[in-house]
Parts: sequence; C-alpha cells; structure tokens
Amino acid sequence: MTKPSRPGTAIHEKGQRRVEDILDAAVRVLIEDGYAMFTMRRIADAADMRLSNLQYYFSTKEDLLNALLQRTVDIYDASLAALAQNRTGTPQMKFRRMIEYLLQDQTDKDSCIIFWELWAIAGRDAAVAAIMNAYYDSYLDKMSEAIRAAAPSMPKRLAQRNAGVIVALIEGASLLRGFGKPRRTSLAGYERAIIGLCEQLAADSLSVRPSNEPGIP
Amino acid sequence: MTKPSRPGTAIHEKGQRRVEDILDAAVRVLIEDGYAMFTMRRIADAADMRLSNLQYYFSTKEDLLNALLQRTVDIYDASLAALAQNRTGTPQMKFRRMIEYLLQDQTDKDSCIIFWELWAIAGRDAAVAAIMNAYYDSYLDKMSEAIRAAAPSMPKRLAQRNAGVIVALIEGASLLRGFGKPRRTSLAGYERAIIGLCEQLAADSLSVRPSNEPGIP
DNA sequence: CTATTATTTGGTCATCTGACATAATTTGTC
DNA sequence: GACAAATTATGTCAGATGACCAAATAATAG
Repeated sequence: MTKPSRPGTAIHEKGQRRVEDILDAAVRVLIEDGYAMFTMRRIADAADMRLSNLQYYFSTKEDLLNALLQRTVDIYDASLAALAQNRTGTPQMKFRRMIEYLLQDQTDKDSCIIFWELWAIAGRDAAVAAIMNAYYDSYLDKMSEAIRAAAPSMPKRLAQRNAGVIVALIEGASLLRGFGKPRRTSLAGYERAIIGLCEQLAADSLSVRPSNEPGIP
Repeated sequence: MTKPSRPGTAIHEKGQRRVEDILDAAVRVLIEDGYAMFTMRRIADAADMRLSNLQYYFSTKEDLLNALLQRTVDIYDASLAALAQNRTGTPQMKFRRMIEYLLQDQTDKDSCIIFWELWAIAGRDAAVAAIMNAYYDSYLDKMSEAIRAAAPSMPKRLAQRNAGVIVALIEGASLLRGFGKPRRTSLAGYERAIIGLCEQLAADSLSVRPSNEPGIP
C-alpha cells in the first residue's frame, strides 16, 4: 500500500508510457490554457485518466511542473546539441544553420507560448528559475562554441559575450515576430537583418566585412 | 440601487483614488504571486478592502486585468516619451540615454517580472495581446525616431528595422541579465557590448566607426 | 498458480474561487 | 437638513481546487 508518488517510480513499461502521456497532456494544458488553468484535474482530463491516478504518478502539482519543465528544456537542449554536432559544411555554414533554426522555431506556436510561460514562472519560482538558468547556460555554451569554430582567432571571452548578445537578440525577437505578433510592415527584411548581425558577431575581426550586404549599416 | 460596476464610474475624488489603490494592489499581487494567484479576493486583501467593494469598481476580473495592463503600459510609454522629448545634448547622447535607461530598468524586479508575466498572458489572451502590441508599436516608433535623429542620412525603412533589432536585443537581454538571473562571469562587459552594438545600429553608414572601441569585433 | 507489486478507481475533505444580491453608510449637492 | 448618488459591508451560491485515503484491479515474478 505504499504510494510510489514519484515520477521515477514508474518501473514497468506501461508506467513509463503513462508518465510520458501525462507530461504530453500537461504541456498541452500549459500551452492552450496557461498556468492559471494548469490544474491537476484538467491535466488528468487531458491525459484521459482519473485525478487520483495522475496523483499516483505525481503526488503534487509541483512535482509535475518540475518534471514537465525538465523534460521540455532537455528536448530543446538536445535539438541544439544535434545541430552543434552536425559536421557538414563549413563552421560558418554550421553557425548560420543554428541561427536559422532558432529563428524558424519562433514561428511555432507551441515553442513561443511555452517559453513565454516558463519565463514568467521562473520569475517567481526558484526551482523553475534554476532549471531555466541551467538551460540558458548550456545554450550560451553551444552558441559560444559555434562562434569560436567560425571565428578561430576570436578570444574566448569575446566569443562568450557575443554569444550572449546573439541569444538575447534571438529570444527578444520572438516578442516582435513570434507567434501571434502582428506582421509589422516596418520590419521588412527583419529576419535577414538579424541573421546578418549575428554573422557579424561571429566573424573574426581580421576578416573583411562584406560591404555590399544591405541592411545593417 | 443600480450597480455602476465599471471602473470609469468612480466620479468623485475618493473613488478615483480608490481605483488607483486597487490597481496598485493588483500589480503587487501580479508581481509577487503571479497570474495564477491573481484572484479578486487576494487583490481585495492587498488593497485592504472587502471583496464586494472591489467588485463595485471592477465587476469582473477581466475588467480589472485590462485596466491594470493599460495603466502599466501607459506608464512605460510615458517614460519613453519623456526621454524622447528631453532636448539636452546631441541626438547621439539622447539615443544613448534611452538605451541606458532601458538597460537600467531591467535591474528592477518589478519591471522584469511584470513584463515577463504580460508576455505570457498576451500569448493566450487576445485583448491583452492587442494592448501589448500597441505598446511595442509605440516603443518601436520612438526608438526609430531616436535613431533617425542620431543618423539623419539613414533611410527611414532601415531606421525602423534597426529599431526592431535594438528593441529585440534589449528585451531579450532581460532574460539573461534581468532580475533573478545569475551573474554570469562569461558575460563580463555585457552591458557595454550591448550599448556599443546599439550605437552601431544608430550610426550613419557614412560616419567612420571608431575602431579603438573594444568589444564588438 | 499464487504472492507480490504496480496501477487504477471512487470518494472525502477543507478551502478557495468568481459572481451575485441586499442592506447599510458615506458623500456631494441643493 | 434633504435627497440622491456614490461608496462600503455582510452574506450567499454553485462550482473548482489540491491533497489525501482505502479499496479494487491488472500485471509480474517466483
């Protein structure tokens, strides 16, 4: 009669699958209804199970949220890692693929909404903030490595700092061009401008910047 | 005995003050407890009044949220407008003051948390999204004007696009260096780098960029 | 097959929630 | 002071919420 109560306690295959079902449902609720509607009952409904069964796997709402968050950032981190490991093309092309992937991801409704939601939760919940910060550390590391591969002569310190600038630029861009944002005619060529600027930040200061590229001054 | 029920119905001075008290309390609740805890009772407590009294001023939670949001963005918009109107110094100095003010504001807990919260709500609530989008339109306009003042030869289109880049960069930076974020040693000189990049984006392409400035390549 | 464990179910509990109704009180105006 | 409008207080209502519990069923191991 001892209650397992913890997500890792799902030992058998069915239990593992059930945990995944629950997390899938929880993500759906968070995205479609927001954190205010992120209730155990609603998640149980979305996962097509009884409340008490959901609570068998995650005894508290907090447990569930943390597991959901960890799985989510792990998925995004893995995507970045896969991109970073892809060895085809020059380092410059690899860097550009990375930027284009990140910008492309912003057109996805789920990606936008879940990160906006997580930023907000992290502002108040220390446990969530810790996981998010670890994710951004990893994100910055990968970006920094991509820069150093593309611009070998750049000092490590500068590459790290420029990685911070790029990440800020990209994440911030989701607020202007992400899901649900108006198509601002004033921002024609916006994506190209961002890509160009990122490439400038990942270029050796020795190399000559192409001056025939329109956009950035 | 007809219930006024709407926020504008507070005609007398005391009523006006009461509405302000309510909105102050509501902001406090939103910042300290988050949207999930943004309940009428909690706000009434924070405003030191009874629930029914709060409901006299804002008959629904939705009314209260919209009023709160509108007042909040109006305040930020007014701050930006005041900065834009300040005529002391060169346009370049004025532009830099604007950037530094925006970055400085990110060290404020309330500013960070309330915007993170509003971004999340806007992702699901169309009414909130509309107000936020209008705010960012105004924000972009002011930034674009500041750029054009500092770099008169820059085409309007390019100034608008660069304003978008700058706004994205600054808003995104709050996620890396805003309230509650770790002091990442890898990002030493981060603020200077951002300011430098913004100034580059607000410079005439004709003018020579100072090459003795460290940081950006 | 049976003993054991894993999973699922139905139900209770105190508390909170938004909305509403009604009466009492204060305030401004004539 | 009278009178109406504006403000505040008390109370009710159905429904939702997180946590908890005991028992029933399904799956697995010995």
